[in-house]
Amino acid sequence: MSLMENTMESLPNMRLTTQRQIILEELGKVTSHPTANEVYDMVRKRLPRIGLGTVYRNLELLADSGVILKLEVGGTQKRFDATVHPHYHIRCASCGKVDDIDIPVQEDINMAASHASQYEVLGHHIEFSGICYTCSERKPD
Amino acid sequence: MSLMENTMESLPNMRLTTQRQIILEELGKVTSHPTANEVYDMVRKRLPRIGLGTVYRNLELLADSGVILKLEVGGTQKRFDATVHPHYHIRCASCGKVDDIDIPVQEDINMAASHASQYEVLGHHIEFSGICYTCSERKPD
DNA sequence: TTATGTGCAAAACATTTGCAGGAGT
DNA sequence: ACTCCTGCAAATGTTTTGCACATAA
Repeated sequence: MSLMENTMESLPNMRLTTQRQIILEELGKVTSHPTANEVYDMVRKRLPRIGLGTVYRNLELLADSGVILKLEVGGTQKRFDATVHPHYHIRCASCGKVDDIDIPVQEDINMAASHASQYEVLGHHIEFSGICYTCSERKPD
Repeated sequence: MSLMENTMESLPNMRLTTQRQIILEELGKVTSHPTANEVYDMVRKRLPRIGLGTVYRNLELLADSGVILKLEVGGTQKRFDATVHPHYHIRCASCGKVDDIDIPVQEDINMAASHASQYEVLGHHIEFSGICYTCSERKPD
């Protein structure tokens, strides 16, 4: 399947540039949740002259259009995810790695939050924290 | 009740400096979830010569000791909270304001996450997103 | 052809850190 | 006294932006 064709052709006012396509392709290849800089490194192997600004601009644009997901999880950098269907994440407290957590989405809590606040609730995200397998191997209890 | 006495006296290797006390006092006064810079502004009214670095250092230290909470929510800045008991937050997608959401803590999902991953799960945080009352007044649908 | 996108470099933020002097215990 | 802490300023790390040129539609 082609991520680009599925997603970008349905976006009328976004041009299909080489940079855009390759950023999307590379992000689609990994199951990690790379930072902008990591995407930059991945893309640079195929497009050595791409600018970091272009990567930031495109990740932002693609996230705004809903083609990719921008994760505002803990840590200092934003992370990006080619998987857009609702799901949760876990972050390793030791190494900072972020993985998906496949548990059912808690549909009901949005309404609870709505009743408990004066906000028009749009959605929620759950971020678990834990110690990943690699880190617990390296440094046992 | 005095936040300082309750909390800081139980921390053997942390000195009771004026800066530390006032940062803690000012944070305890507000129910918002100020950024480091907002805390700096609050504290500076009482201690005009305090440095921003000192504010960062102390917020970090107090968070590490569990006296306050460091919120790694969406947006570009970290936020701080004098309320340490487990609770969730909602962030206004329009103005960025962060409020508490008082719904029951979902105790069970940690175990679900544990089964769904190879992590040793330590905890979780839920961040709702929505539009606050002020923003929906200002700019109705 | 023309609006949008790009590379590059500088700017803008948020946060951290080195250091010499100051203050808590 | 002896650490730990502070103010200051410089450094670091991340993200954004201005601009002249390039390119998709």
